Amino acid sequence: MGYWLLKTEPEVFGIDHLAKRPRRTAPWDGVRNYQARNYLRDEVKRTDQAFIYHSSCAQPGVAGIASVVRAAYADPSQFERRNAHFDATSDPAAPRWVAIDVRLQRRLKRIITLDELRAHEEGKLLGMLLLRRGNRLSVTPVSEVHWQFILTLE
DNA sequence: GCCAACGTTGGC
DNA sequence: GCCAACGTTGGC
Repeated sequence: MGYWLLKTEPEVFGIDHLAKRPRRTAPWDGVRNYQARNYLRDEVKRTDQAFIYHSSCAQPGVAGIASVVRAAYADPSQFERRNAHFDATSDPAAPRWVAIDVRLQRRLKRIITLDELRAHEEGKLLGMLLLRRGNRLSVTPVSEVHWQFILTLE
């Protein structure tokens, strides 16, 4: 079982949006960074678990848990001319970007804030990629130990 | 809105 | 292949 952290801006597409989708399921698309794409394409498996993390907002932190219900497939938005994530240089015969589908399992009882995570940066969460200085990746792996510890903070 | 950090682009 | 310029991310 793999564990992941998926960043999203709640004003664009956050946990509230996911909760309102049919079957609480939606594509996780629009990823346009190669390293994040490689995780999605090569390592994220169906049934893996993911923290939904809110960024660029008043209270950055982990908001909920989703499960991966579909592994990587070509992200349709790269070919949609009017889409913000349109990529004119991506070849339909060899699509550059991938999406996965995720289903909301549950919200956390409360947001576990970035501040709280940072409080354990030198301890239980040592080495967590999200906390690494300058990290901007929107898809990062989470170790099982870190995953379990974060849930004890809830 | 600021700005540090990092990724991407493109001239050479 | 180098690296300066530029764009994006994201906390604050």
